[in-house]
Amino acid sequence: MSKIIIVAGPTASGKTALAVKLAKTFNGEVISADSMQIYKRLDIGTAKPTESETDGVKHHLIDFVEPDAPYNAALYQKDARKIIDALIKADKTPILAGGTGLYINSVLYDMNFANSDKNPELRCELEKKYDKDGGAAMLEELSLSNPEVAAKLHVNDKKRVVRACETALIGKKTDGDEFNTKLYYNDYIFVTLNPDRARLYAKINERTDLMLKNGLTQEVKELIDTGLTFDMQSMQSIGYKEFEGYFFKGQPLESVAETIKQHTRNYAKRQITWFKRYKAKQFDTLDNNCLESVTDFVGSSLKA
RNA sequence: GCCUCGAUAGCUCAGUCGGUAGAGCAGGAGACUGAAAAUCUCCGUGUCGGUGGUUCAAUUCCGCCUCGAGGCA
Repeated sequence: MSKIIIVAGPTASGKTALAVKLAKTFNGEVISADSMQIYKRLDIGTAKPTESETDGVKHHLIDFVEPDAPYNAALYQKDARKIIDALIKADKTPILAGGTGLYINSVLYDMNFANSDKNPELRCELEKKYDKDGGAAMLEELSLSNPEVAAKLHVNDKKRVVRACETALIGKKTDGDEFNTKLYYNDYIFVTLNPDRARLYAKINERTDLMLKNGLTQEVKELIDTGLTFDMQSMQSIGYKEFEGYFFKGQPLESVAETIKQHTRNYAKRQITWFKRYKAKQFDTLDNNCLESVTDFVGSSLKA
């Protein structure tokens, strides 16, 4: 039975090149774990791998959702596991690579989304209730039926408070126990990328300038022209949402660029924080010999 | 040359009717169960421009100096 290779790293840390190298070395295919590269037509700003970058290695779960369609972790879990299981059956190495921590987590661990479908109407109602009554009141109510969940949430975390109440009202799911403890796949090799912070930030700045040079502004304009709006999930991604001021309020492009860089740096840091939880072997991808050392590490782990 | 206003955290600025100071952003740490590129939590000592004076005590009041912005010549 094949092992799964997991590569988790912040944006701009060189995941694509590493995943391609691993796929070529160990007869694998890449399953992307990226919540924004799933969308069609968001190419430049999401740093979607190009044909020359993938270099013939099959990449799954990229470029397959319409930008005005919703997608989420539950769907991703199902989609990704289907592909992983098929690859294992075909005796290929699944390489799960990406920067969306929740997506990786939902595949690797036995996260159970089944018992509480989402309910947009109810959620909308609960959001109004949050604005009216406040988070403290809602948490108090929640703690009557689900004290462990309520205790873990912060009053200001509107999204989570609302979702927890939604879950409590429709499902019988109890959160907490299985999260990050019970594995769904037991045979895996986990690699996390944690580059030198200053160098990562410099690379993010450079890459943003390059995206703009490669026509990011035009890409966003085309998305707007075909009817996409900035309240959509896809358009809320970094590299896109920042253009709202540029197209509708005359904000200068340089200031848009600065904001994108800023948001990307903040995001990279949050990703790194998430990945620390796995206590996996860390590599600095911006180091010269990184590709070789990761490949060696994976190679010897595969034999073990 | 004269006048006015500034000079306080990496940046933008509050404030101290005299008892050595605090916001936002940046930065750091953390959380994360169907939006996750989302959402949220915690972390602030800095010659308060320099120097002299008044005072028990000055970043705060006064003088001079330096630098910056504006005005008048």
